[in-house]
Amino acid sequence: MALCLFNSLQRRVEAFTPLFPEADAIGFYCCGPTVYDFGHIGNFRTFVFADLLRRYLEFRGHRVNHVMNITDVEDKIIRQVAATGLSLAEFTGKYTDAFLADLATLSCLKPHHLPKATDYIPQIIDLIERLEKRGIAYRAGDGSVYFSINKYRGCGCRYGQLVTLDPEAQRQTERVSGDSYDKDNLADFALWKARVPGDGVVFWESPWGEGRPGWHIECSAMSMALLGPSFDLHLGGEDLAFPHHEDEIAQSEGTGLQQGGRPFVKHWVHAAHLLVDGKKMSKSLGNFFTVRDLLNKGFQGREIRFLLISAHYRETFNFTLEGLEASRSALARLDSTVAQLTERAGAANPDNTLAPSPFEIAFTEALDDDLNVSKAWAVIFDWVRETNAALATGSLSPIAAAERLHAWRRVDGVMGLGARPQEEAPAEALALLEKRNAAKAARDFAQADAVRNELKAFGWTVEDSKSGSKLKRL
RNA sequence: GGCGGGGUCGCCCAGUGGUAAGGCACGGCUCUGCAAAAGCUGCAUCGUCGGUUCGAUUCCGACCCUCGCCUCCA
Repeated sequence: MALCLFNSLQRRVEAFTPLFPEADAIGFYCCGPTVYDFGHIGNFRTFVFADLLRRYLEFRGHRVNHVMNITDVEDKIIRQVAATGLSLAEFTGKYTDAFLADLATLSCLKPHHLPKATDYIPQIIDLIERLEKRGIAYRAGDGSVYFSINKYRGCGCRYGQLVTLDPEAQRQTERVSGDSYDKDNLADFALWKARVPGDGVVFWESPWGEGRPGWHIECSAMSMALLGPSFDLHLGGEDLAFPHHEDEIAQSEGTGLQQGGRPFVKHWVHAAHLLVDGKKMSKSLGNFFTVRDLLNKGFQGREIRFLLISAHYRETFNFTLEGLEASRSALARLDSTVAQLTERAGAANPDNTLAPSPFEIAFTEALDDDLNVSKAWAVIFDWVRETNAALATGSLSPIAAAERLHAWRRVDGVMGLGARPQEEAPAEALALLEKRNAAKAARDFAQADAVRNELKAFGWTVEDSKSGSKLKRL
């Protein structure tokens, strides 16, 4: 079996095959953040999912060229720059750094490229000029440049590949009321926005005068600059499918740069939203949690990651603090099994030439199925129970333990949970442990229990086993 | 209004035309001085109403509820 993925273009699950089998890497692009504020975990659900897919492609033997853009020029940013008096670079740098730190907290591998829109102005201008030459882009009275959907269609291209559009049936919204658009067609979108007084010092020179790029064209320029005019995978949140991704396709294919009948992107993958109380988590609704919020509540990044990858990427799911606590409990059980396995394995070395275990095979089958993580977790927890049972009966040899550990590490190379950070018990706790051991040896259980209670104050407890008593972090 | 998702155990979330996987929580038992951890074990008939079928949670139809996109958005 091969990896199968849902492709938004076909609206069905299909086998994933590289666009260029001879190339040394798969072109993989994920729309990144707009750096005007801290990201919330709804945003990060998509990025963690992208990380999971990348890791799984690598697990399946592919090399991946992972690109994630940073949108560092946009209306909200410009407003903030004007309000704070900071330079564009200072302002966006702060939130870019925060974003990358959060990504690391969630154990995401760093993308190979993190292009910033403002570093790609020449490429953006070049694309717009190409579109203009082909008659698909036009200048409006105010100096802005728009993309003509009608002209694009006139070239035999299809607008509406990701969504089913019936312009006649679209609800007439009041979206234009606040703006003085000078477009041929209401659905046309901006490629280049002419400078307006509110832009302050944020502008670039262009063949059309001073201005700044439209949002959609940025992703076309960065992705094609780094991955070529046709590449394998493009991901993003489901809200980006329309209009952002649809417009990206139109602009990119409108340039005519693609060769051999290949599309701009072969495989579009969209991640569903995270909900809070049944509603989309968003800045505007105010129902969001940032990674920092959760860290401040005492949760670990890996616990958040576990929750974010506990549900299938194409289904929305409700975020709750209770759910995060449930993730913490589940992860603790997994950690405990891995810790015991590590101890049992000791210095034993597994035979690396061994064929994949049934565990790994089942895990692979689950993720091959459109990244069915729910199924994968079921496989993992079956393995946990079975491993715990073997551990409990003492029937597991060090070499067998080492082999299981090796399998787990391969699986975790995809899930990316890592080991629980080791924490050294403070001297006070160690002293209390000895005190309790002494009391226990003297069969003074009242005293032993009292000491165990005292330990709680330090955030530790004690667990007895046949091999002695151990401190455990609460 | 148009388009696209959902409604499965207390909660989260898989899945299948032949009577439902996993996680969290909960109950019982084993182990333990007591706990904890772990193991064993118990715990759902799948939104409603019709239809197709030997048989539907799984297919079809209607309806109810809910979310998203159509405007910046992961």
